Amino acid sequence: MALSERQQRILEFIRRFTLENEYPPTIREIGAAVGISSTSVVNYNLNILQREGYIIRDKEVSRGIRLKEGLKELTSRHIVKVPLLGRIAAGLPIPVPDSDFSLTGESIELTRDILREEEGIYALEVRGDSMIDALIHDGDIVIMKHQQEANNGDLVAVWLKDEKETTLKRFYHEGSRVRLQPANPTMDPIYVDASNVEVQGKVIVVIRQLN
Amino acid sequence: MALSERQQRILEFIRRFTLENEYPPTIREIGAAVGISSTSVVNYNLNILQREGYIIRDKEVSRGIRLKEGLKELTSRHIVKVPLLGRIAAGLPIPVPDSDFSLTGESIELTRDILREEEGIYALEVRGDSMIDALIHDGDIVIMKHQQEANNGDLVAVWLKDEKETTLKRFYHEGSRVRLQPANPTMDPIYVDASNVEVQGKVIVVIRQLN
DNA sequence: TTATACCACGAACACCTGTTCTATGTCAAG
DNA sequence: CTTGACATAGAACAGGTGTTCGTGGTATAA
Repeated sequence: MALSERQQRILEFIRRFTLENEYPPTIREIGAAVGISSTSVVNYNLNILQREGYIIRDKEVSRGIRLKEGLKELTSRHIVKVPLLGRIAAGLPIPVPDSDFSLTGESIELTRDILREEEGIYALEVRGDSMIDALIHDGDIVIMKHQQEANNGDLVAVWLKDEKETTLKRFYHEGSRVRLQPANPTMDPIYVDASNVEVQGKVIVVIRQLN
Repeated sequence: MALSERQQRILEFIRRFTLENEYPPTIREIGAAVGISSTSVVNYNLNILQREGYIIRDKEVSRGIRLKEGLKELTSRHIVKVPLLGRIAAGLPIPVPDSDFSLTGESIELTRDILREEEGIYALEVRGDSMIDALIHDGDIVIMKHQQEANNGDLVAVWLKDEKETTLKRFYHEGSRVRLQPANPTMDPIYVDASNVEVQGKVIVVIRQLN
């Protein structure tokens, strides 16, 4: 159920006051800021905000209001959690992400400097040397975006059905064939029939830790 | 001037309470937690903590205590800012970091999942294809740790004086010579006189964004 | 027209909260 | 032994704070 304008202003004031002061406002401070002269009206609206799931109130405690989203989310909302689904290796199809990309299992956190997308994102750890032609090393982490269509030039994970092999290469449509171009420009492309290719995801970030 | 044990316990309680509750404690809550029965004593110690620069008190306000370090630092202390000093390319020595690795210029933020070290860390952007034998592509970001000595197996940026060239390779001492081994195991190493080699830093993370 | 739900408001209240005052103890320096 | 600084403690106080009560207005549905 939609919030009234007054309730929205109350919520925004709580959010802003809390960030600025590092403690939440009192009933009276909220009233003063939003133009409500009665503590009873503020109390009534706060109870609605709590019922609707926007805030949590601690009873009979001064400044006993916290935002449901939490202060942590406010101050570090530029972190993205990426589910780490498993591994990518030459001889296996890659793990299929759940439709909701839930974070129930292992995950890795990245900042927005590294990763701006959030939809359909998952991470895989590289096993083996077979991705070297993509300049990707055993042990690297690849951040994938789930998609089954590829645009020319995308670096994609493809499953080659006949060969029973996963490979990471740049993808180009060429008539009824697909050209799979190693990222290493000194290496030759391979050409396969389009029907032999199953695109499983696009690589959008590679991370290598050397320790 | 050192804090008394009681003052340290008060400070730690404020920090923990604030993280857990998203609002600071009252004078009486502090007293109860630390075993001080008198609000006057708590008040006295809080005034000392403020004088010594650990907290900030807002006068005559309930829960008017905030930590000097700030809640933001507490909740997102798992982010590291890395100065982005410039570029690494074959024909140039890499930018020399200031001794204090100050963050006055451009920087990139990483989570602790990616980078755990903080001392002597800086980032460089790769220019050109010359690092491909290190499986590092034009446009990649390399995170360096400043050091001028290398251990066997480290992936280091070295400046080859005679050749006037920067290269990234795994470093091995071999008598009076140095073996520089490409990370790509299909490529041959090079051998240079130790006097020709100037280690400039060790690569600890590589990040590739494909957009 | 009536009933109900929602919203607003002032007033009062009980309790919370921070500050101040007074008294006392401990310790180190002179 | 005295003095001053530091620390502790209980009590009292003024003002802050959240909750409750009673009242009234508006809109909608029956």
